[in-house]
Amino acid sequence: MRLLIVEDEKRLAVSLARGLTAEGFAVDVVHDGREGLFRAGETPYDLVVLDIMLPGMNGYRVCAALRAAGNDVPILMLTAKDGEYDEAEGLDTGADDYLTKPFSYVVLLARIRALLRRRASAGTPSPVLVVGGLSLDTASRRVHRDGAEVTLTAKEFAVLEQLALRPDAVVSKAEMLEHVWDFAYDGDPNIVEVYISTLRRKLGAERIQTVRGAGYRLVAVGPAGEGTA
Amino acid sequence: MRLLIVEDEKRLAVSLARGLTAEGFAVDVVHDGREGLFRAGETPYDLVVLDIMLPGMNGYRVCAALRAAGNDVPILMLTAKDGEYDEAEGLDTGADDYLTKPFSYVVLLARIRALLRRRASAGTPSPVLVVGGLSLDTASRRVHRDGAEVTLTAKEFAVLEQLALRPDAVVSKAEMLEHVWDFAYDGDPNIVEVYISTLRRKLGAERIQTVRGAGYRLVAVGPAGEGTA
DNA sequence: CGGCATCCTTAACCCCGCCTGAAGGCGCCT
DNA sequence: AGGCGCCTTCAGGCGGGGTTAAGGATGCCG
Repeated sequence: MRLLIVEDEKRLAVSLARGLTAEGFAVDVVHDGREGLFRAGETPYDLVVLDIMLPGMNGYRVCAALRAAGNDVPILMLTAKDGEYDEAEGLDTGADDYLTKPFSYVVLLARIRALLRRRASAGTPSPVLVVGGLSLDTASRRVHRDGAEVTLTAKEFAVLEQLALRPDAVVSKAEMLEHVWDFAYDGDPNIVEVYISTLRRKLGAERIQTVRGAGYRLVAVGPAGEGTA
Repeated sequence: MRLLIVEDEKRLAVSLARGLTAEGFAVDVVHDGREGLFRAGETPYDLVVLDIMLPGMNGYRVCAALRAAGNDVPILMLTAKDGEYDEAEGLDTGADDYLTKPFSYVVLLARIRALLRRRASAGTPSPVLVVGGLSLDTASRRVHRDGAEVTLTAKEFAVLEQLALRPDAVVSKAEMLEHVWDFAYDGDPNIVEVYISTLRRKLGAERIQTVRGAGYRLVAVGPAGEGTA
């Protein structure tokens, strides 16, 4: 599940990103309205958290522009209760829900889950990814390997999800860091290697191939035939 | 779009068939597992809706048998939530998605659409360069020569990609050094020759022509005639 | 026909990318 | 307050690939 957070208060944005990442979401963060509009148009996010007061372009206009472009990604608006902006106005521009600052993290999480659930039952993309003998249910966050359930941590699941979204394609470490970790993560890329390592141990080493100098690739392995031949 | 419904509850099957027919699908219905397996093998359906509890042969075994036979038609499984069968088990046998009874018709329709969409888009998105009997998939970084996969290193792939981007055009060593190596590479241009050499060995010498004093050219060579002679 | 320049190919070296085990730190639950 | 699980960092080790170098082959020009 990929989320985009558009919020210019850096501290708030980072803390939200951290919490949501720990929940297993792939979170990207931008601090500018124009940039948010661009990224939301580029990447198929599952949900956008959109602040109203933004440099570059305010939240209403970002929301309206997305809807005008035919993008129906769920949008959760964050409004400050200073009276200058009216909450209801956000809904008029096409937002799906709004939250008034200050809000508790738990409430935010619940709203996000609710929106995602609503969307899921409304029937957008199928929540189950199947690659060879491997299946991951993105709704229940469960992974099965040839019939047996494998328990993965949030980060492990997120890494695997990135691979499974495009089976057989090479996913670079940089992409991993962008989507699974914060999009401006500057830590050691080795961390990706560590997670690949544990995933191999849990899922079978042959399923994740290393493409030296390029990235990693999830291939179909199992009873139902080899990878894309 | 042809659908096969394998479902023994006659009333449910008929009502589904009626609804889906109204949506414009061509729907066949069978009430027995063995019969379902037979028809799915005979006819090229676009999707199969497969119940688990079936007379003759249960849904898991139908699904597994289809996959074992190399049939990769999208399968949407219907599971009852009575605990006897585990939903996830269906995924392990190769189903693409599942739905727990009772479900709403709208949700079923959405899931069917999602699976068909996924299948439709699965074929195209990977940009593949084809030159004669050579194909390189830039997403999976795989190269095939007359159907057989050839393993290339990262640099080898990059050099070949430069050539394949403009088939039949001459690419100079300087261009190679700029694009494949660092923009300001100051090493021995001989390195390009080294890579051309190994590429010729792996792909067939006749595919890469030397234009003395100018550079190299990738020409179409293969089952269907020569390149621009 | 001889000399020169460009190109081909092989072999060897060394660095770098990758893997993995271990340990520290943090938050969460009990 | 304690303990456990998860995330992250670090370091050792390994193997493969990138690069260099050198000798032979081929084409171009005087």
